[in-house]
Amino acid sequence: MIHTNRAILSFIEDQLTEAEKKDRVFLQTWPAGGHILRQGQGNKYVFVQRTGLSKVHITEDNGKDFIVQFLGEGELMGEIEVIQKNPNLTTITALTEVTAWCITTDYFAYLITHNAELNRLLLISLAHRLNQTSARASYQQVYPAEYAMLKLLAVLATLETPFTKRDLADYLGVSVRSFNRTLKQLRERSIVHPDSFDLYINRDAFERLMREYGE
Amino acid sequence: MIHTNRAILSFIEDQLTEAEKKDRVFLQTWPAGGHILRQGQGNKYVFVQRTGLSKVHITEDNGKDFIVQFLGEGELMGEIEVIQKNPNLTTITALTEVTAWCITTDYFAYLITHNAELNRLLLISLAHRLNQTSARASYQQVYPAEYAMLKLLAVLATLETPFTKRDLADYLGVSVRSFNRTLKQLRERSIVHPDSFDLYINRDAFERLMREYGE
DNA sequence: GAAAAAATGGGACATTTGTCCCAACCTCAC
DNA sequence: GTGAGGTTGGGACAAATGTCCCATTTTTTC
Repeated sequence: MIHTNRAILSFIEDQLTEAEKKDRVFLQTWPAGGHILRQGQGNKYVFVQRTGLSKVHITEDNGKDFIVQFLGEGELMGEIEVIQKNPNLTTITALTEVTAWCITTDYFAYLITHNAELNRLLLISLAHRLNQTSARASYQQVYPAEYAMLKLLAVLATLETPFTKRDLADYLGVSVRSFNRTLKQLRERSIVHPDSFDLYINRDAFERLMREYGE
Repeated sequence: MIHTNRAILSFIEDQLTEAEKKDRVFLQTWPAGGHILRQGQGNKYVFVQRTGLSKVHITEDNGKDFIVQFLGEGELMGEIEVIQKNPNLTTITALTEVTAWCITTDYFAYLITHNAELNRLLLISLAHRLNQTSARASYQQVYPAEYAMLKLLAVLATLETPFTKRDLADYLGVSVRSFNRTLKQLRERSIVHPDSFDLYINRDAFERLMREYGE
């Protein structure tokens, strides 16, 4: 649910010499709520997130947001646009303070054509995200929201990252009202621990329910 | 809505010599309904569709299908799995008779690391599909089915390709019943021409309606 | 060309989800 | 501290969508 890519981060931090970085690769910090990338604009840099949590989202004309994914340590941002030479399809917003490496688009374009290792890492990252995106689009369309929500809660239960319900609902593509309603029903069926926002899951009941969807 | 990639097809057909192709690149044909790739299995070849129409779909545990995309001339199939070294996430089924180039996975892996042109075409294709997939997931979640359906009908109206309603509904992630119901309402509002399955669109009414969604 | 299988069209009803609304908390800036 | 704005929780109702079903029509198969 939160995409990370330790290999790419490590490439930037360990494989590039100071001379190579010069003024083409540098660190920048955004406060929570800051925009790293804006939908519709072109950008001068490709980013590799070093610390913090951000969201990749699309704001539709009717004002509603869809969250494509959450990004953690190491994930690339803005590389699609460089490859396609298109303006950004998405906005990336910092949810906590975010620190990221900024790589000028020119240098990034140079690197992916001249450095086999980064080229390989990029292909793997794109393939992985394409799979994730397709798989998620599929089950969010095919199953009721409850199912997607359970999958999400199962992941959240292992994290302490504080997401707002607004963001979780946007990720699932449902309204906050629906999110709350489903959560309430899961509490009443003792699948989620009743303590308000602590999303502890009753593993047995959870497994049973997930099996129900698969037949 | 139907992905094509003339550049990749042209690369395979024009850039590779007969000596290079040998027994590593050859043509194969599937009848309508045949499976080019099966979800969960590994595959020995990467395919480049030459003629015909196919669908990339995911069958969920509950038996429902979600169509990730339709493929036309030139699009790559099975390359994600080679890059990721994973079994197929999707099934690819021929909708009409399909002819495709088959490239052994070993040779394909060799090509993308040793041929800069194919590597570039692959990056562009992946980036493009990632954008398409994200954009579609977004508006299918954020807008009512009617909106996605209108976008789809607008494309269909320019084609003569005969899709079944089952496939169109699977693509939109709704039941056939819902698809029919929405279609009926659009007919009643004179946005779609009343003649049954001929999806002629009243362009003026269509544009007006699409604008309504954007505010 | 007849039988079987698949696709179409839609009624009736149940379920899911959204919209609108209000109330109770937080929290952050001044 | 206090007031504005955001977050949470949920009631009431409307709208969208799914399920089940049956009657036709079309396509496929032998």
